[in-house]
Amino acid sequence: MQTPPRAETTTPALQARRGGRPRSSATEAAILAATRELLEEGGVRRLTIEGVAARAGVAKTTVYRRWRSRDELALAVLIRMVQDFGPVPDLGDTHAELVAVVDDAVRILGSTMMGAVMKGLVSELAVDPDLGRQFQELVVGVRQAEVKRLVDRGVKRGDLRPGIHPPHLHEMLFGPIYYRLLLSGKPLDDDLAERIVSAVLP
Amino acid sequence: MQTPPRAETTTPALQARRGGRPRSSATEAAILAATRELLEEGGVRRLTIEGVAARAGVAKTTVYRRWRSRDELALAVLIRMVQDFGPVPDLGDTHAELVAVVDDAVRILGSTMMGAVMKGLVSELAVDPDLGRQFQELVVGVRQAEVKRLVDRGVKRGDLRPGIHPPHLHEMLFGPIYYRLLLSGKPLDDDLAERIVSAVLP
DNA sequence: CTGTAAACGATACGTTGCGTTTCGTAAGTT
DNA sequence: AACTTACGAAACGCAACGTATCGTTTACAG
Repeated sequence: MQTPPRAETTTPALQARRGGRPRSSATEAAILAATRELLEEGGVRRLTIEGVAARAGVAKTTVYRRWRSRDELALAVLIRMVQDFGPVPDLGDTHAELVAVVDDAVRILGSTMMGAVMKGLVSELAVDPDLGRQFQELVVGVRQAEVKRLVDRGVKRGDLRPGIHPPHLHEMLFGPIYYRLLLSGKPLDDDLAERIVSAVLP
Repeated sequence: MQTPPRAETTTPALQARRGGRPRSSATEAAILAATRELLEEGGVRRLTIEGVAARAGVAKTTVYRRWRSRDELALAVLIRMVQDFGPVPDLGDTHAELVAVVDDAVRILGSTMMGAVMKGLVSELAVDPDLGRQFQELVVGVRQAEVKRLVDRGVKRGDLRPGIHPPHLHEMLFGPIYYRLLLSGKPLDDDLAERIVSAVLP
């Protein structure tokens, strides 16, 4: 029962390479693609390792060799999708910059698939300490840091008074988005980001 | 395969009573109690119908006669726990009244078990339209109505300017709580409610 | 008091997906 | 060429699912 090289969720191909047949990156791509497709079709609820393996044309063991569970696999897909948003450029106006950051999240989560993946995965993130930590580091932390960067810039610029606490502002900005997506059931409107920022920056 | 009288999640005992042995309310209480215990012990993740039946000293079929799935059963328990908070009395100060409402939610979700149940159930609420609708009607809707009541009172009193949109305020107030609980992983501090209200009511 | 309809417990059933193990083959590295 | 690992295929035992059957129990109706 020795654990294989230990699959990192985001980079499963990392292995102690000292000879032998290397893992196929094509196989890995096929698994991720199949996972994405199945997530779109039925959410995490109906995502099974066996289904992924079948769709990818791959043996079950090949999936397990890279990810330890269905949730790690789903999280890998989710993180890859969330990660492609860069820092907000200097727009000369802190209000507009914050709207840009919040709107990034609104648009990503508003896209059908990402919203569906997030919905299906949130319980696992909340319950499993390991998955939660990964999400916090790679998503929550990044966004919080970006808010802090914009706040600092805004204070220096004179847009904001210095008393603002970036972590608090961060959760005031992003909380309502997830509340809508997950609990209230209302759609993520185009003007949601603007409304949220206006509510906390009078 | 005829469906029996159709179990309403919150009031499973409601049935077309036209003769026959009535459902035992003691049995129902035992099932709910067992569910609550198992939820405390292992979360929704490890909640199984078979486990509930065994703990309650009841046949599996007796559980299925009232709730159609593990998630409906868990939701019934969750809703019963959330529902025991009444309207906020007139405190003469809208800020304080809103803090009271928000703090109710913070304290309920902050209690170990309710937080755990919510964490485990949120994906089902988000994904399953039927469960989501129930939660929205019985929890989200009630809180939103309470916020509206307080806003109206505050406007009449002169605490608030009339422009405020209660549904928007409602999601600004409750969103950050769930964001903490579910995603950011930070604890629900005692002063969280006060901080949230202060952030949106300058 | 008696008949009846439904609840109930017990039990068995087939199904699905889990995660693991084994084995023979393929594909790279040294 | 020797070695090491990936890979596919198949089978395994396990847990829980949701359903069905059957005999028993219990309240209500006449």
